[in-house]
Amino acid sequence: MKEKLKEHIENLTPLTDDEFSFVLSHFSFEKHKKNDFLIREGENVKHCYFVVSGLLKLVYNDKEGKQHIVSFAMEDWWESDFSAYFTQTKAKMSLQCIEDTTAFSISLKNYKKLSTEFPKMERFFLEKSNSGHIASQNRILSFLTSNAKERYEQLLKLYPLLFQRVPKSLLASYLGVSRETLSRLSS
Amino acid sequence: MKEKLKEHIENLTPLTDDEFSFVLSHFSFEKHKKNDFLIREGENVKHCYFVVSGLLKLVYNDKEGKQHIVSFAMEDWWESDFSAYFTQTKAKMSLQCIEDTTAFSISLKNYKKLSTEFPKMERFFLEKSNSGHIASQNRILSFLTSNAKERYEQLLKLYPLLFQRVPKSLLASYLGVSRETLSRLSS
DNA sequence: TTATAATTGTGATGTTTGTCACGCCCGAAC
DNA sequence: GTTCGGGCGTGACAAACATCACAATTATAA
Repeated sequence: MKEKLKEHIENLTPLTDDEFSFVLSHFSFEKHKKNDFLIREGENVKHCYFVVSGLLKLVYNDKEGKQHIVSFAMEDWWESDFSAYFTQTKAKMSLQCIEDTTAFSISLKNYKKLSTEFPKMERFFLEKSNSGHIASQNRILSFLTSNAKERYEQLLKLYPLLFQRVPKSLLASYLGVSRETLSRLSS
Repeated sequence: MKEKLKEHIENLTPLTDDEFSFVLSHFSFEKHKKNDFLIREGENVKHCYFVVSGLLKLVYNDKEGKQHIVSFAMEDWWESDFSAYFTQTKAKMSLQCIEDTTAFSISLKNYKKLSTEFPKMERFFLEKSNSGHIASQNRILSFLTSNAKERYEQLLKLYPLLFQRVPKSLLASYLGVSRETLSRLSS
């Protein structure tokens, strides 16, 4: 558990054991079952999560009741409804377990405290945020330049492991196509 | 010029005059004409830009020669090919002036130096990066949940000023539809 | 095991959007 | 002024994709 988080941070910046203890004291460790909600649409977003094991989906539900997957969160990923988290407003999206999941959570208060008191972590969060931004831009680019089949192949290439772990209807919902269309693309 | 940047930073964090002078010393001021390139695809990305006046487009050109607009950058916006900038690789996108443009530029070296030496600015960059990430996610959500007409209306609502400043073919390229389709939507 | 629900494939059909073609308007350059 | 090219609208047709319906298969739970 702890080791996962420590290793993850140390990919960007080394930490002494004391430093890591200080960092860790700002987090809680949580276990959740499949289908549990970490964030519910309409509620306050108290935490940002670092996924240790398992798999989450960040979902937006439209008026017609269709679900749209904004993001999957796998091991080593940081996820939240960032908009609601940072501005302390109600969640527009839900964060739900696709599998049993363990994660570290951090409140916004602790996120800010940690950033302020420990420059290494502010740098760390900055780098994470930048890579999140870049990843999102790549996804936008994928929508702009590619049709359903190409987007499917890009996803296959980027996250091959995902295909054994989630039903294809969820992949379709991530790609922005109907499950029927996705089914026909595979064949 | 300077005042614009100072005000912009002070929206998030107050600065003394000395502090701002220090910050400013990390930037260069640049003037560019319409159609000039700030970043060319295939070249190294030396700078990240803060737009003081004018308008830029961040463009990806696909193999068939079609241009796809990843982002418009207006007054008070930060823009670059962030992926290439942060990893110091060749640009996959171009950043080009739609109008005559003035901007402050900062090298990655100075970005890091400023972040490290001046915590206020690291916090500032973190907040900017977070909002960029959130904006990108909203754009993804728009692709997932909305058809061309709805995306058009969302854009109209979000950036009404844009419509008097850029040809509709560019808006189409931003929305991910052909200019003909966009034309038919407006009527 | 058995019952029940979830997942997937596939045909038929309609809608949305892209592509190609053409003409008009208007502003910039000469 | 005249010429030229960019911007814009629009018709005709083709391609991509959604939706509805149904069946078959696979997981899940009782």
